[in-house]
Amino acid sequence: MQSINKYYNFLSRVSLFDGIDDKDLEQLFEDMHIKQYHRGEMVTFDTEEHAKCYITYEGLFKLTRVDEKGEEIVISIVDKADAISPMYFSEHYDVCAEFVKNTTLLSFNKDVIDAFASKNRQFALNIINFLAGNVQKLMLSKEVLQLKTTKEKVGWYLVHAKIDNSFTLPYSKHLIASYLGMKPESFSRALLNLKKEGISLEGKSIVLDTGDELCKYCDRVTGSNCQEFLSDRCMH
Amino acid sequence: MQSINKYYNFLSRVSLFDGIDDKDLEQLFEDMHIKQYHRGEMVTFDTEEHAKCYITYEGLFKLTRVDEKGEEIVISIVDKADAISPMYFSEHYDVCAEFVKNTTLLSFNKDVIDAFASKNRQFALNIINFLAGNVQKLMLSKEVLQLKTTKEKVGWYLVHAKIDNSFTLPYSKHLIASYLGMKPESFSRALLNLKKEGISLEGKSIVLDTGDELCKYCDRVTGSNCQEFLSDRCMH
DNA sequence: TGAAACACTTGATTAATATCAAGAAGATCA
DNA sequence: TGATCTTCTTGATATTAATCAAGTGTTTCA
Repeated sequence: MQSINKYYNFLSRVSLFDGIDDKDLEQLFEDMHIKQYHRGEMVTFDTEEHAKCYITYEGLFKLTRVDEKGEEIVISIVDKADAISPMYFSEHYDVCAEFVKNTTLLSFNKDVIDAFASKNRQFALNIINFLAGNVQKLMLSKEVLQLKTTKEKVGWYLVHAKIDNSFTLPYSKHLIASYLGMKPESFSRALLNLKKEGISLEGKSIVLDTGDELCKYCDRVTGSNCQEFLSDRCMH
Repeated sequence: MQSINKYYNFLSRVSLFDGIDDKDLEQLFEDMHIKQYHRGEMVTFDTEEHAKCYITYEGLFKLTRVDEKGEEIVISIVDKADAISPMYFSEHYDVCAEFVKNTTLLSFNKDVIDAFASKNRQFALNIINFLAGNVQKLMLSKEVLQLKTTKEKVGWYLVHAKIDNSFTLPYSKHLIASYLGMKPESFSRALLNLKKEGISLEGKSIVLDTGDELCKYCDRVTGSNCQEFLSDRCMH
């Protein structure tokens, strides 16, 4: 009971369930599934696993696609409290989850989500917002992939850590490099170039000479979450 | 009256309005706006224009993002009967529509869409499906951008024209090249390489030596719309 | 503790695409 | 029909990132 409650408390703070009555949520949460995955494990979301929505309670994994040659590309990085919804992907889209850390996923089946969405307006609205957020994020990353040199890609990635005030590389360089569509060697060399501009790494910490060096790599959507957005220190 | 009716008839066949009562639709359509755009025209979807949903009645345009250096990347190509919904983008995402042909757009304001979605379950569901389709399409194009050489990108693009049985390049080479994140010269040279594999262009027509040459560039999601999907001629 | 695995860096080289430049082919229109 | 504009192609070159290879540093775990 106690242990189930911790999941309920966690879920009720996830944005997908914002603004929904506790009573309704409790009923929904009864259909929740819990599953543990181990670091290094790979799970293909084949048809059977597709029709679900997952929320990461603890851990980290990447959503990847692997081609015939074994080349892997990272579609997205899914962190604690992030949600992914293969139930909204094409059933022929064989996407794969690769667990970077030991991970606990909470999940709901498509029929449960669909039923809840059709009787609860706020939840349907939350799903719309969730998907709209996915669209926005993917458009940005399509843009970053096409427009930028390796240095600009890495700069763009680092600026997020300035804006959320962590000033920390959240994941391994290898993982970030894959997400940005480049090789670890190129990532490493890009950091070398950024150092000339006053942007350096000490371990996982991002150190800036004056503090504004990353602003030139910021886009407006990302920047809108910055404390200094539209101030005179802001480029936008 | 007659002329307004043609728009209503058109809209009622758009998938966003699938399965909705004609009476409800007629009411919604009263809030429709119509606007004409000229070939070559560029419109920035700034905050004012953001809070809308557009459906292309006639014409063609591209959704682009332009950076400081004037480099332009194509986020998506919007054709007849396609819909785009800047109302679901971040208000800070300054995206731009560049009209490739003279175009007639039908639009609804965000408040109208939101109101209709909250009183009509089917419409909310259609929006969810629409956004899910956007997510799927963007994931595929992120993959294509990262994984493929220029030849593979072009092959992937051409396979769509095989599957929809048009066997025709739908847009100018320049436009398709931008969508695929490459330069027109590279597109041209990629076609030269594909010719060696029995894939050639005569004007806008795609000509295949035996008919199966494009299959190796097909992905399962795209392929699921093929007449021969999962048959013994199919690679999947 | 130490061996093994993994993550990261650096250098040399290769391969791919972008760029620059010029010309050919095709469309548009008076 | 011919002039002009636009799109597309082709060649030469430059630039960038990938690849290959070797080495260092860091975790992990028996």
